[in-house]
Amino acid sequence: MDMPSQFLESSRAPLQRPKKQGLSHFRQKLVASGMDGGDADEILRRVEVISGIRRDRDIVAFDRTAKHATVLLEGMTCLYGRLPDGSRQIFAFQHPGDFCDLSHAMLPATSREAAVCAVTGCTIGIIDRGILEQLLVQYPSLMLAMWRAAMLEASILRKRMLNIGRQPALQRIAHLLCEQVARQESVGIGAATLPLRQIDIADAAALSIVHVSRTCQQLQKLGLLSKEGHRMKVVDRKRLADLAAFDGDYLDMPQLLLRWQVRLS
Amino acid sequence: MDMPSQFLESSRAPLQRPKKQGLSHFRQKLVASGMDGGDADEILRRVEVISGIRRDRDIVAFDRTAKHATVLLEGMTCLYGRLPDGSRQIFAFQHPGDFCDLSHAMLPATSREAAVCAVTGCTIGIIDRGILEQLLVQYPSLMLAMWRAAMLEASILRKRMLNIGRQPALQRIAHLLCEQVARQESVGIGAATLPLRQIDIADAAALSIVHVSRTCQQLQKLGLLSKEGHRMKVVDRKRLADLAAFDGDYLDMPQLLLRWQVRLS
DNA sequence: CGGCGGCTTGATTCGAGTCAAGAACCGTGG
DNA sequence: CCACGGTTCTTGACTCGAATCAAGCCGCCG
Repeated sequence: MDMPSQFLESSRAPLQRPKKQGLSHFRQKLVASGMDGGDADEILRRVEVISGIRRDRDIVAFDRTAKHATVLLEGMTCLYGRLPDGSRQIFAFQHPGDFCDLSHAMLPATSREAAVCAVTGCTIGIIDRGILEQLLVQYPSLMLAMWRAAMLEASILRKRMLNIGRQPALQRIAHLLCEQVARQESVGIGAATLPLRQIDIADAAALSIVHVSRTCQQLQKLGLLSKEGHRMKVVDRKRLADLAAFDGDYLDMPQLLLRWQVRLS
Repeated sequence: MDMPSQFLESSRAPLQRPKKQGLSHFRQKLVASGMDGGDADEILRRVEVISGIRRDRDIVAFDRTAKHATVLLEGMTCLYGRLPDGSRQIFAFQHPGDFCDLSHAMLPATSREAAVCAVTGCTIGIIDRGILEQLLVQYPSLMLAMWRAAMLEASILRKRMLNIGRQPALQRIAHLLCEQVARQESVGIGAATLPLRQIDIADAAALSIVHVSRTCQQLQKLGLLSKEGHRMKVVDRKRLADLAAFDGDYLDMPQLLLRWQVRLS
């Protein structure tokens, strides 16, 4: 939120600073996927930035027919679905640089199956779909970045399904938290304290909020977590990962696609 | 398995018959994704057919470094993962025409996170990765078909996550069976009897085998299922879908991407 | 006619959900 | 800077769905 100052004060990266604030994570992701820096900037130019979005607001609705695609720039959002009875399942948390509606983005219409909601206050970027389509034709490496993002998302989804389906609450939550910390880190946010409410954890882990409360206390007693106000802080990351049999490898695949880029473009 | 006779006897499609037996479903899928028939045939020519694969054999292994991509031609397979303790979670069932290793296909190496196993005896096709890459460059519509397949897979995965996370056993199994029947149908297999063992259902629904047994009996008492030997048969599809709040729309998106094809190629 | 893979059954245990009340926290405005 | 009100988290008592264990049965296949 008042994060820009970090960038200005950083002694490490004084050369490049985001033109429009907040776009840097997205830019970084494009470049990490093998895109040329100049091309990335060209794409960024087409992004309209919207900041000051409040927690709990829907960024992408179920009934969406919107004519734009969305990228998360700052903050945290979640992709979720609902049962007819109203209960919610969070499919994925999204971090700065992530495409919010990859699932929708490439499809003209969508069967109201998922929506995206702000978990914290956040900033997003939107791109007109028509323009996005042009850009995809113009910059094959953009399509590559989207492939990569889609594959990563699917990979994460499977891991989470495995955990929800086959692990008890303690491991399930431990794994979820490990994943979020790792993802934050992968976009350069080194915070051990996650901005999640317990209800978010509950809906993501497919547990009741009461059980989440009790389980988190257990994790605290084990010395793996502590509380920072209402937020959970990961104290002993190593042992937490251990408990959850968490292996962050599946989140990496950063330069994996670099080979590809050469062939396609 | 001894299915080819069907094709020959069909009074409806006497004109085109699969060159190599079994490839027809895959061809149909390519065409349905907007690919030109001639191009599809060109691609099929590069596919090596392997038949006679037995149930329970792994088609794609965890440790895969294989130099080829795989397509299911006949039969049924499943994409699954395992916990360190050995317990299995089935992420998705695959039907004729499906890419078995989409998740792996585009990535040079893979963090041993998922494998594919034959649920019935089956026939697969394999394509050398190098050749696939060439084909992708040569035929943009192939990439489109793969996008579509990937998005569909992700969509199914989310739906299943929602059900596993938030529905009780009865609905969960009902939904799973509805999904499989609908998918079979979408590739032209109209069988109400599914080739799944109860252990497959258990691993897919994230339930114990014992509980699946009891729950299936319940579904039989409700008149929604019956048994055909050891296999479950869907008797009252409508009421089953009703019970599970199943809405097959998310499986369709068949011609959704046709618009796209025009722009990209 | 075995034999074995797969399904059933009953008894028991246990993890997790629900309900309901209360406490802690947080942002807001005076 | 503190008081207030809603949100979020906590606790305890109770219930319930699902897992586990352990036999036994069925039916398919050699």
